[in-house]
Amino acid sequence: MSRWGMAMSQRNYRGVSADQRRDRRREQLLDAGLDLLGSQGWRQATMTAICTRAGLTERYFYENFAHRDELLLAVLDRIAAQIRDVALRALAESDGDPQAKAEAAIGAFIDLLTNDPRIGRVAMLESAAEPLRARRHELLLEFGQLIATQARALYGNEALPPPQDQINGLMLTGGLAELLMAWLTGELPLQRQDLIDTAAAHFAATARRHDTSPPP
Amino acid sequence: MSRWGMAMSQRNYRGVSADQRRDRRREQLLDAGLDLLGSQGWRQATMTAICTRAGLTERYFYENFAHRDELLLAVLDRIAAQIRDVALRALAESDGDPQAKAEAAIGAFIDLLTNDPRIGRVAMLESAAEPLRARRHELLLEFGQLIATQARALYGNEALPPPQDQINGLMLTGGLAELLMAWLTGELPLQRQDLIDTAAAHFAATARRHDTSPPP
DNA sequence: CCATCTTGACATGACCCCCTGTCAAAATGC
DNA sequence: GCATTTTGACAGGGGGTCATGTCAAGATGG
Repeated sequence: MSRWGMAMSQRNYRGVSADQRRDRRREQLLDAGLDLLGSQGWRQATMTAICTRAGLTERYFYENFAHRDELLLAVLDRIAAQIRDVALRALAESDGDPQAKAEAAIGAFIDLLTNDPRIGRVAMLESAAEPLRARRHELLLEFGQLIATQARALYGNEALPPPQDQINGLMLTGGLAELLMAWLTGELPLQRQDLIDTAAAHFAATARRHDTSPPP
Repeated sequence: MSRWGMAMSQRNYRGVSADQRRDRRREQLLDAGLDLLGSQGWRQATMTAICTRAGLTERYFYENFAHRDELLLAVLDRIAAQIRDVALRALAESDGDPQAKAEAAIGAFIDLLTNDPRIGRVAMLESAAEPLRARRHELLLEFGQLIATQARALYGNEALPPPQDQINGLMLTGGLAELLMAWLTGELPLQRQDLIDTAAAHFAATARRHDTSPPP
């Protein structure tokens, strides 16, 4: 039994189990959170607004999340999972050429963030501020590791060692974030392929060891 | 006569003119805003808190700013002006070597943000959130342009043509912002010189045309 | 010295969000 | 059919900021 006399859902309702109903409401709340956070911004993504948009009342908010921040974190985590998904899938489905693999993964990433601008805004902009900043950093580290692993797989011992790989991951994602946002707001006359080329070029230029010794 | 019966200051008081007094109060408010925003964060940088710290009452807040956001924007703009100032000064005072010039400008930038941690926090962390995000983006575009201009001055026709130079400027500023955000929050075990080296290396690696044709 | 301007301290209501609680209607299980 | 569970609508206090107003004391100019 929960705090305010709301007995934990037990029996079926409209043909669905209690757990399924709860999970469904959780998804509704996450959808509403993504919608508000990704199109109105953090300020408007208030608890009551999210509940209203989800068509639920606050009781079901507390059923799934302790605070507002917990929901926002979950929204970001769901996006991170999607990014992981499409990127790894693109890597697996592209052929063995390192450049082609990098472009496939970056292209899948960019497509995800631009096909649904709300996802792009949350992933690149809202996540940079409180209360998501800390998690964003963790995720960047994780993706940096993933990139480093891939770079090592692609480039072998030409790949950079830590912490240089981590630094480069941060520089790449930070730059991509600004670039994507400028693009999403129509400030750059670029095509999708231009973005991919640019990002892939920066990745290639910084992901492996530079030969700094010119020929004598 | 302003809204609430506060007659516009007219005559001298304590030996200073009305305009001087108003400007002085504006500076006090900006200082208080920087102090709170840069050490307590956006949530604590409330109107009443700012007025209290400035030793003024709300009346003088509205005398200088319409909303809280207007003051916060002014705080950020003042910092942006300082950044412009120290960077251009460093460029002018360093010798002609492109690498040395880049390192001097980047070093001056980093020093400004770290000598006063409040400035660093506002410029890199708080500016990423509402209500400063939009202005931050404008400023990054502006500094990206500045970098592109400098690259052309340093590298001549070896520099990249538009819009590639703008893209690279944006990638560099965005990446550097991300790197500094992580560094300012203690998430990266780096020294000042490491940051300068990294940023300068990225600038050098992307600011000029790459020779993509290997020898036959 | 005195009317007037300036300043600081404080009071007040409106508004919004969080959080908890109530109540009735709908749906269920037996 | 009936007691019980689930749901939706809504009410209301607590806390905080914003925005506006009042009042008295200090400073000024004539």
